[in-house]
Amino acid sequence: MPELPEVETVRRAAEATLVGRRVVALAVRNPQLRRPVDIEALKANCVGREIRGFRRRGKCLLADFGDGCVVLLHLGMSGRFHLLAPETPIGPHEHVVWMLDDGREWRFHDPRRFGLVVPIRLPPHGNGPPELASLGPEPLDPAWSGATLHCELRKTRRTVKLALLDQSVVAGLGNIYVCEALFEAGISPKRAAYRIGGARCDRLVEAVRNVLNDALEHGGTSLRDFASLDGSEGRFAVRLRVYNRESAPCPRCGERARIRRIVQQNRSTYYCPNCQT
DNA sequence: ATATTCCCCTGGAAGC
DNA sequence: TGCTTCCAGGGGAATA
Repeated sequence: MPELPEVETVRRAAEATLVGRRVVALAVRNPQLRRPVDIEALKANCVGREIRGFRRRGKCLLADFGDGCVVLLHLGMSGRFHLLAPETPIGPHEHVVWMLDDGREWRFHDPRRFGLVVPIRLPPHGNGPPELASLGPEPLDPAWSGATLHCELRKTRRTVKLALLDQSVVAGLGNIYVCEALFEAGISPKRAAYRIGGARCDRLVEAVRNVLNDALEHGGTSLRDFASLDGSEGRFAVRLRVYNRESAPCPRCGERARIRRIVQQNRSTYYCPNCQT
């Protein structure tokens, strides 16, 4: 489900509603996520502590509990957070429950259980969590440029679609926004990454930023599972130009070509064979 | 190093 | 109304 715009949407909602709350208790109903949840370490990082803030790195959300206590949260494909009134009956996929000092409960809900809840202790003067060490640049950071991307892409013989999905090349893109950005930049998803020149990398960086910013303004994309803390859905799905639009007329060249779906690395890619070269 | 395939898991939609 | 098959915003491992 969640790529950078969805995770950032959740981060903003969490920041606005959870900062300052204290965790009075924590329950793990099912620790079997992508990696098993270390329940004792998670309690040590959360219980009795105050939520100080939320940061985002790529698709990872980082909840800060002070004193170097951090919880890394990843939504996988189907993860959501619920912020619920006291006594709300527990749902079948609400695997982790933080009970807050105002009586409300903050719950991690993830039917497919591809998500992550990882307690982390940061050393006082150390770097960030090691889980984040392999992540590439943030696409919305001004430091990320066409030159940076060009430098990465020329190193690999993979297709540009696969390279952009690689979180060490750039952090936060997933299947939807890679397809959308390649469409906006007019680049074929089948093109070998190393064959894309500097000028087209400039265009690609701009396209990625445009698509991400546009999606952010609309609260992300909800196709199936995604919703923010209060259950509200993203409004970007209707603005998708190629993703999930197989056989539709191309939004740029109209009837000259229809959107095509192909499979790369077992995942769908949508593109216009006429506009994207 | 890279491409390919498969795996983790559940649920919804589509096809018969 | 079933039942089966396919598909899904992620990530990683095993194989060739």
